[in-house]
Amino acid sequence: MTAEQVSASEGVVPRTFAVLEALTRSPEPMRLSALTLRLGLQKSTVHRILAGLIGLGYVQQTAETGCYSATLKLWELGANVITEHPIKRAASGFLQELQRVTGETVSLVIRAGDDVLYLDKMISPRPIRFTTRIGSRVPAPLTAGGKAILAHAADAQAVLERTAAGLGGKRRLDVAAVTAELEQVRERGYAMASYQPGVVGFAAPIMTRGPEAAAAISVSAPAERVDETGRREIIEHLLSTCASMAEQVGRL
Amino acid sequence: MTAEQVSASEGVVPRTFAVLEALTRSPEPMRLSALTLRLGLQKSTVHRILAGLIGLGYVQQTAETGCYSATLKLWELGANVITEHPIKRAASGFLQELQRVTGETVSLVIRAGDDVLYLDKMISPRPIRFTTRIGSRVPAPLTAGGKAILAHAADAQAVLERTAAGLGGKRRLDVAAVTAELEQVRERGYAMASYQPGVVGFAAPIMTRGPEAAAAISVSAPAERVDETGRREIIEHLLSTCASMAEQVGRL
DNA sequence: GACTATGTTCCATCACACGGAACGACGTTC
DNA sequence: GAACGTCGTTCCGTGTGATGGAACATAGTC
Repeated sequence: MTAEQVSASEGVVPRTFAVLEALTRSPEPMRLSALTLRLGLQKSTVHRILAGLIGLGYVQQTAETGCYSATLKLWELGANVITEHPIKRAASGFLQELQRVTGETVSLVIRAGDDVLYLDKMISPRPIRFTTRIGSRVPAPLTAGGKAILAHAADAQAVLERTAAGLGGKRRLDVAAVTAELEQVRERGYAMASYQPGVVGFAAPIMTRGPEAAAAISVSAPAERVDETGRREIIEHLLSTCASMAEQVGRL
Repeated sequence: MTAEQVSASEGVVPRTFAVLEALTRSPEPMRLSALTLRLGLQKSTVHRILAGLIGLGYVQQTAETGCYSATLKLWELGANVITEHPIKRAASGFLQELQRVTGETVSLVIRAGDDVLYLDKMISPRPIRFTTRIGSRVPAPLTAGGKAILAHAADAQAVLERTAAGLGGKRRLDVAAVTAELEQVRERGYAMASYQPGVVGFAAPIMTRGPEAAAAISVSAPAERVDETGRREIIEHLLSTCASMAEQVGRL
């Protein structure tokens, strides 16, 4: 869908990463022709780039079909980045504990431009179909975690407007309504959303020194599993977890 | 230490990845001169490559020090690879449950050449200092998980010999002793090791169809926390977990 | 057999990557 | 304060290697 076209005459390196991005975005291995189409490049160019990546061990070609896919070596490269990430490191224990006491799926998100980025997630033992994955992005105003962060962001208004303008498909964003909601989030200390149908999310920001939120922790559960008392319990656990974590992070 | 030198006149792409690998391997941001030294390249070359990577968003430069580091965008790239990984997906629930019942740190490893690669890990709420991280590699014969996998590998002997030859420093590997140990692992169904001082590890292979092990699950705990009955309990939980998982994976 | 869609190889042209050198900005040492 | 060393950045002439078109190869379809 989204044409990830690489503009003409851009050099090998940008094209190489465009290939990798296309490969990793696709759930299943891709054929050469699909890649050339997607990237708007010559067959021979893509083929040469892929050969280079195979030589480096970042891409593999399945024997029968000839399809290309990224290897775990690419994952290894990125894995070191996240293990060094201070927020992710600090959050790990808190997420685990929050997952345990609520029994629901908990996530850690940070802001990345106008999106939230899922840094970590501990899934509920009671399975739900969740489409959001670690490492994926979602427009911030659509999720509870995003609202929790935006409620304390100076440029929240601009984010809402850009997001509203950029949303395709059936999703819409009522800027005025969300603006009012952010005010509530600041008062109550937590945000709510239902980004995925049938799933409710609650989130609270990690407030360290400074007015901005460093991250947010969210708890997601199937709507039918959360009654009024359950909701109250989740929020209580969520808020105390975020408070403790903020305290610990602040001390670093 | 290990000179990761890129051989002369290799082209931009290999060098670009060499830069990224160097950056991600280093725990803290690197200076330009450190990179040039490490890679054996010209200052101007490394600088140009870094500028390109910054333009693509995969590298950032800290304002004050001028040091370079990889960004989360690189992590995003790799994250999609692992979420699609069938073994990692299948294991998640089992790891979580095993972590819960044992209370210790559990890991999922697969074989990668002569190493094991840590795919996932759920840490004990009771903290230990662990140096192995998700995405890192360790020579297979040194770890419990590695032995569990090698016990069912056709080329185990060759791996042991290569590893013994390659080990620098104070570590040694007694090939004959480990060979005998692998025989025991096949009989008992689990492996033991103490890769890190003061930490004992137990591991069992995930046996799917075919004679090879697809992966291994390991439980690690401080030696002083594991008495005879604790050991027995851990192994019991471990074996039943691996059996259930193998059954589920086999069904796919 | 003719046809299309696909992956791979080849090659002449020229853009762009290369590395040496020069420049600028600090910090250190007498 | 001058002379030095270290580091990051910019510049530029040279030549290597990336480029994309075309030709070749291989399969599947009617």
